[in-house]
Amino acid sequence: MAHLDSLLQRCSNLSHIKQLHAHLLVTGLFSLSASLRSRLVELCAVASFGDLHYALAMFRSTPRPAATTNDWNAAIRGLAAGPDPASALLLFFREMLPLSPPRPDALTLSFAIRAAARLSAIHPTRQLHSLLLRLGLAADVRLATTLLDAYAKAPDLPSAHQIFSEMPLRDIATWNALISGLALSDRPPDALALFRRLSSSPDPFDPAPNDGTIIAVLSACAQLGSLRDGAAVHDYARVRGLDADVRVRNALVDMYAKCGAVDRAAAIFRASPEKTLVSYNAIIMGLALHGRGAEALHLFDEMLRSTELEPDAVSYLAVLCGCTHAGLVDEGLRVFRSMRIRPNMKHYGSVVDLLGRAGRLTEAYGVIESMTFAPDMVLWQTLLGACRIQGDVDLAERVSQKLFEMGSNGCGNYVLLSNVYAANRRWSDVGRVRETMKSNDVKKIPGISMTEIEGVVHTFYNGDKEHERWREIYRSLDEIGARIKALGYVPDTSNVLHDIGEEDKENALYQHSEKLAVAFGLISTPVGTPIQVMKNLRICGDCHTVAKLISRAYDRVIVVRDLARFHRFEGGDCSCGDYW
DNA sequence: ATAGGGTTAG
Repeated sequence: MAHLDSLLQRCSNLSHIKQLHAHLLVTGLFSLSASLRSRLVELCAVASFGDLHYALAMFRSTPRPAATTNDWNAAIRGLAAGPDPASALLLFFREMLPLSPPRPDALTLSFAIRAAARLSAIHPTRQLHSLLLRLGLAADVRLATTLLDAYAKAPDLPSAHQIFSEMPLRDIATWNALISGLALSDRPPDALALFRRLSSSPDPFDPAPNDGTIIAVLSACAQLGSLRDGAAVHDYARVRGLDADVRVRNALVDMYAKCGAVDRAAAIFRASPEKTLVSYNAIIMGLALHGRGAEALHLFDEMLRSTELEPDAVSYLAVLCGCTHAGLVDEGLRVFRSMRIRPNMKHYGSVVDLLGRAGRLTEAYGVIESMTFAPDMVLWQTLLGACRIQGDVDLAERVSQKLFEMGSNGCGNYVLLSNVYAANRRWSDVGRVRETMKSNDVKKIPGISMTEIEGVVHTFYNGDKEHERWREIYRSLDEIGARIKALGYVPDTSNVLHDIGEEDKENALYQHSEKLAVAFGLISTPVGTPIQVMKNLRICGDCHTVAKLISRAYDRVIVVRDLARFHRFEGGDCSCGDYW
């Protein structure tokens, strides 16, 4: 049977698989050779040229008592990696587990746990965990790592941590699973701390970081927006030759762009000898975040013209986002209409934003109506945001109605609607919205800004006096106020929602977290140093104006990364060209 | 009866 073995290994398309299947059926080997059968099913289930349905049909045609653990493993592996991982769990729990034999082995559990991880499903993860213990597989490092990953993705980080600390042996994949789990669960400082612990460990039994480690920790740095940490990881990787991998370079491009150093990102992209789809997507998205839409479009065209790469959903999103942030409306529409794949919710969101910001609200509404699936709340919120910019009360009321019917009770909708009324000087409607907010107990997301000075992150809330130097900060704000008023600054209080007098409104604005962060940056860094601030919400109109004036009055570059993009203030102007 | 499983960028 050696010849069949080698035939199996040389299958390179579905027709080969079918011919071999036919041969096994005709010769009776399909039931006689369990090994050939299960390997054929597995190949068909997981190979890129395979066909999951065909593989499952082969599996189902195997008589139940004859099916070995390997047959089950092949089917569960294919389902776990496919579009519907839940079916892998159904097959395992409902069909395989009640039988015995065959008994599940480490491989069976590995594939089932992967399915649970892909589903972020905590309940099956726990069940599989206890089964793993009962089957005596606790000492299997790879299985424990798979389980740790499933807990981290569930997410149940305490359990992930517990597995990590109870493992007698951990290899590098184990560390990487926890580092990336922390980064993905919104705990990038912990991810970074774990990386530091590993990279400076004196324990000779601890593994050396590899390219996977670098990729995971760079994603944490990107989330943190910490150029200092990101660049330190880059140095670490370069010294050890870990930056040779294209995936590491892609992660570097992403990290530098998200830490404000988009030119360094572009330099790494250009210097990279190998460029994958992800490389292009990373740099196009990076340029988009910085409002450099023309360059984003240029690279997108280059990708289409001079590579074999086919743009995917992320590529289109990145280039549309670039057009939106740069006000390139017609170019963005052209990209949208030329899409070779079905647009998803985010693509629609980007186009609605693109049209809405440009004042083309009717067309934006038309795009939503043309969708073949139901728009979600975020999409309606995007349109509501456009109504605020354009001051369109009619549409804003209709959209808000839709949002409330959909059960949305976030503060964003109320604030946007109220802003539309305020822009039209309809103060009684503003008051009515405010009353509704009170009676519905709407929770506001507090604005938080952060700035890093000499490796220490300082966090500010609106109006907060927690910082040890708060007196100096507020004194600095007073001085800033005086200097920029001399340049013609008039506070824009139209978006302040509180039921307070004009002077108090000015004070509320004046204490926005991003202003506190910038003021602290001014007093704690030498003249000429750029000030970097990160905000958890979008920057407000008044803070935007103030930042522009500070950049002129104090001759400082101020870079603000908000929820959606970067603003770079210099000499009284912003890189967004006030289009945002 | 052979082997096969884990982490990792946009």
